Amino acid sequence: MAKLDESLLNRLPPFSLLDRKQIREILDLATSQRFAEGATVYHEEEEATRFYLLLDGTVRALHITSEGEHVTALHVPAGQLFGIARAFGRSTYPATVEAAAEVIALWWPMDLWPQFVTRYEGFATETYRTVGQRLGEMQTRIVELSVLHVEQRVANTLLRLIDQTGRQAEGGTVIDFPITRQDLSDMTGTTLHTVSRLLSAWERQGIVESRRKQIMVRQPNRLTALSGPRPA
Amino acid sequence: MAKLDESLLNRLPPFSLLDRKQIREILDLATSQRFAEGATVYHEEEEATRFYLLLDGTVRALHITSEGEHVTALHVPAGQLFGIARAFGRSTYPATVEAAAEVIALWWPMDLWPQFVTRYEGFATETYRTVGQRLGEMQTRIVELSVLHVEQRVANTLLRLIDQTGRQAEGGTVIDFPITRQDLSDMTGTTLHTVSRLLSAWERQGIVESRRKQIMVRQPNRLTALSGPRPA
DNA sequence: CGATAACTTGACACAGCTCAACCTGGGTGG
DNA sequence: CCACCCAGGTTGAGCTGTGTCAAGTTATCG
Repeated sequence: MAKLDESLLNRLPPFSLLDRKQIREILDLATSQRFAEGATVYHEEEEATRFYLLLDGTVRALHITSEGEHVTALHVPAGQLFGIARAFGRSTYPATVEAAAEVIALWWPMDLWPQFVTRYEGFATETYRTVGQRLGEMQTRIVELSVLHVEQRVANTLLRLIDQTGRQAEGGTVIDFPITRQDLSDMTGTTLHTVSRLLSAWERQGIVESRRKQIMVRQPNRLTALSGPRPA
Repeated sequence: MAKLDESLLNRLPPFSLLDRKQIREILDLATSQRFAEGATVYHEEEEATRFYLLLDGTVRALHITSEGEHVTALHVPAGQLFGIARAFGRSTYPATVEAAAEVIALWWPMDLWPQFVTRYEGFATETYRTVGQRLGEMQTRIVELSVLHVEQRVANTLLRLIDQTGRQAEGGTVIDFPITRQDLSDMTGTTLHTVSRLLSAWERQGIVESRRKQIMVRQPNRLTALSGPRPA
């Protein structure tokens, strides 16, 4: 395998306080791996044997019910750690993770976790901050699911997606990984039919523009207007 | 203030590895405080200046929307830490916490957090485990809100409440803090009317028995039957 | 013994689900 | 390279679970 370049890590929060030698050390312990769109990185409840750093692409954490329904918990953008079960005292992964688009990730054996936490300054702090962020996102999901209507939830979700992973394009902002109506409905607790109807209606009004597996938001402010009461 | 007894702490997971002297040390730094039913311990977004240990009673973490709607995130049973914003890198509390019933808690200034984590063996590990548990509960909430019907969510919630804080009583298990229809609806993302109708129907069938602010489950197995598909 | 918070129940409306039938673009294999 | 296949998408029709509105009853507390 080609030697990994140090510039991959030194800008990322969990490693930003480290010197070249330490970064080198960490990279030499890492394995890099590519995942195709839709590929599963690991399954919920599986023994957590590795922790990952997402170098490129977007990854999706989801739960699959006994009925086979998919519930998407959150999306992880490039640059963040995931699969960090140890950070909250679990020995198994709390969710299934799959690649939303083609993905490049680094991973380390989980046995190294304790030494990363103790040896590398700032690593622990940053990972706990990440945990805090995810917790916050989940709380937002719960509140939204509890009090908002489907239309408002889908509007909010689209706004969040273009905010987190939006790419500027002619005429608007595009979600920069392939996303189906089904995916959106898994994120909002509704059906692909309802999402399809909403997107059709919004397209007629010029708010969004969508092709197969792609959504562009043209008028984010009008989505905001549909997204319901401002969060507290 | 009366000196606190060491037996308060030495059975609780975050402190179970400590010796008498350390426990004494910790207790001498603590302040004990009583909260009446319904009293607010702290508010969401408030500067996190203290962390708490719940000695007796049950506490509820909730979010209040701009519309004034209450969404209950989780219940914390006696013996657990709460308000541990620092454990996930936040400087403000992530939710509002109020006493579900009369509550006794200890608290410490948040400035002591770093020294608790470094100085006391097992404390860090246990708090991260707590964070992991809460994360798990929140995931369950999200999945339930996404795929289950109201009746199933209420059934699941009741089962969870009697499991976590149930007290055995003649003829069934009672939720051992005062709980209104409104409270239950805040936990399940529905209205007090629907909860009332469900409880009435269940009472007619002999599954539950409820007075004002009190619910007893007589036939948990029948609730389980109503609670929808088994979690994955 | 009011007053008020908690609870109940009916009537009705409608958001969003289900069922069904049908398009369509793009990838692939012959 | 083109025809076919099918995942992904659309749209209609109808139904129903739950919310909303409304009106009332019953515990509990000061």
